[in-house]
Amino acid sequence: MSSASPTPLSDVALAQLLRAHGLRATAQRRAIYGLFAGTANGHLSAEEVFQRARAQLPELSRATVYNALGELAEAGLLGVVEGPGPRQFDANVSPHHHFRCRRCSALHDIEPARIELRLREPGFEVERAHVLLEGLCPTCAGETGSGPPRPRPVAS
Amino acid sequence: MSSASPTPLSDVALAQLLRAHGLRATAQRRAIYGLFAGTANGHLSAEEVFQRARAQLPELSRATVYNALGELAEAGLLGVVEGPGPRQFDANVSPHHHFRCRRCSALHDIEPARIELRLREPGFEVERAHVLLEGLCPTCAGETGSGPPRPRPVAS
DNA sequence: CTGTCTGCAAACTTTTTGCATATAG
DNA sequence: CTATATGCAAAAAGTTTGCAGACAG
Repeated sequence: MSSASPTPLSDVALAQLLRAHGLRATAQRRAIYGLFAGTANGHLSAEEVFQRARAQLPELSRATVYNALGELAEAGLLGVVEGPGPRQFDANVSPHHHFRCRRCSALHDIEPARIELRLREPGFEVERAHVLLEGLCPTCAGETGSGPPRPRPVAS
Repeated sequence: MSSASPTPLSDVALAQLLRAHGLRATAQRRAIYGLFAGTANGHLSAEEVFQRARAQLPELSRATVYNALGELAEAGLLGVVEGPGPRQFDANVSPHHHFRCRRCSALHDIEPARIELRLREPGFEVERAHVLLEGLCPTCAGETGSGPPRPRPVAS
């Protein structure tokens, strides 16, 4: 739901952000990180990034995409979501959780404030937690369920 | 903690289990599933399974391991844990959570009863939840932390 | 200018697939 | 006996690496 405006950053702003995080502001990195800044709460795989960024930089190579994504993630500008398929990179850096709908396969961000979580296991010092919920999203839960299983959208 | 005795099943028992789940009880599948029945709460990658099972069945091929693991997982005899590295297969089929120690990299099972979890997000119908916790396990939390960062054990 | 980044291509890791043969039931 | 499973080898998918040349700062 929440509109989450795409917040398309200017090239200058992108460059500043990159430098502020110790990375040189190359055209490739600006294009790549720009994809995420322009994506609401998008989760993109390296391949998707490659395809989209190549539209602006036809010379772009996969190696550079992988390098850049790794550096952006290490710099804290992108989050990484490991899953069944290829690694997903996430514009949303602040810690949060995910909900995957078993009907439409969509991946929803869940804000930490929405989840109450406590570990009753003494000795373990929890520093971070990631919750993956599965079930029916509001849209799919609303439908009667009688409809066809709805072929999953190609892009996971 | 909890010793969790290896519970080494006999070949006959393994065969019955496999058939009960609609799978032919071949030597390969018995050996492969036997590895898990003999592992306390072990998480094994396909490669680890291949290496260990080949000790008993030198002819065993990787393709068979992948096939068998996929079938066992689909039959509900094994759980699958997706993560940074290769896919991990889990003898513990009942839903549970995981704790990964950032110091020794060990992956601990956390029983659902140990975690209190509630989603305050109306509209979403939660059917399953998997929590991945990160931090320090009791052993590593106990140490002063002054010691060297301890080179991660080869097997993740 | 200088050190970092890019592109290319090749290697590597993990997983899947096609097909002839072997085996469980 | 017949459908299913195996082994082999090759390929697909995802990711990493080495190195010469390009470019940011």
